[in-house]
Amino acid sequence: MPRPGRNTYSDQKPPYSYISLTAMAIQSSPEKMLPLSEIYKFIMDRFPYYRENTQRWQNSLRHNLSFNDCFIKIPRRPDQPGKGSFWALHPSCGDMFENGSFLRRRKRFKVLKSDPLAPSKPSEAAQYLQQQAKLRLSALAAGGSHLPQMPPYNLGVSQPSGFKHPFAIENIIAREYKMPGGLAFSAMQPAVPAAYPLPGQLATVGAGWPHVYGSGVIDGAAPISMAGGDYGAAAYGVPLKPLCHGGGQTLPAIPVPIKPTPAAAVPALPAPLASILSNSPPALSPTSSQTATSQSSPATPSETLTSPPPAALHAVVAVH
DNA sequence: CTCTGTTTAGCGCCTT
DNA sequence: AAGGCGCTAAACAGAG
Repeated sequence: MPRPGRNTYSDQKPPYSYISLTAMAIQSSPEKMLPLSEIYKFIMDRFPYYRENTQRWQNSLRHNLSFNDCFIKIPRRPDQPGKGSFWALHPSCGDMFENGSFLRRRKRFKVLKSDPLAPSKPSEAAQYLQQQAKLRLSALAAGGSHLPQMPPYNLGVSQPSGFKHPFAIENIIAREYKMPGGLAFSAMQPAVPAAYPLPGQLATVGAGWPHVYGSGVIDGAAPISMAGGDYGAAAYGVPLKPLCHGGGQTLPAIPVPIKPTPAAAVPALPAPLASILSNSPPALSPTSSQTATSQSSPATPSETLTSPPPAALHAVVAVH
């Protein structure tokens, strides 16, 4: 039984791989791209475990960014001073975790470089992403409260307006509870069997995930409200589809209803989630403020690059 | 110098 | 058993 304070399950390793964590961070940003320092910050703000041994896991994380094709490096523009590039998710990375475990992928992402229809050049993807980021920011500035649910990438498949990337944090989190028989934890995280609440336990645990510092826990201004139920969609009895594709190989996920939202999917994001997705500046909590390495950098890619979406970004295959 | 990014290597675990 | 994936460590180079 963990003692309060240090070494409670808040400090235990979350059941996510670095890829998942990174994807979460990226997806949580309005522009769907983040500089490395912001990815660090996101993770540390929400997962106390990662406030220690930063050198270790940050090295691993950088390794993952470089090594995995599912992450795309987007160069800064001259008017975006700062260190490092922005990182975004590859269009088709959403179905990597089709087996339901965010600890281990079943497939690794590989870009088919030989496919003539699939330029998939990082530069092209980067241009497109920058453009999308610009559009998002514009919409954000104009519209105010909510983001247009612009899919980061259109793979030729029209997507419902409520599309949420599989790596959107609410999707990732929500899905955990839908694991049949609670496999997600009991089977996938033997190292911390009891520390993480099984889906069935969640309701009684009440506080949601102990190891996640969602804003509801510490970020008072931008609560994730895991305890409230947004987090645990299962509590609502909402059928959660598997994250992605019903068999389509690399198509992005079908929107996953994570809570019984009204018809208008787009603006109906629960405030807590909306705040996350809109990347509201983390209201620094007592526990998070001083720990972030605060290598702040302007995470505001802007300006338009007028290039059409890479025609064949979908020519990416998850190889086994 | 620090941070960022790339690459290589080894190990453990899991799936097939 | 083999192969794949995730994690960690480390070396190295380049940019700010």
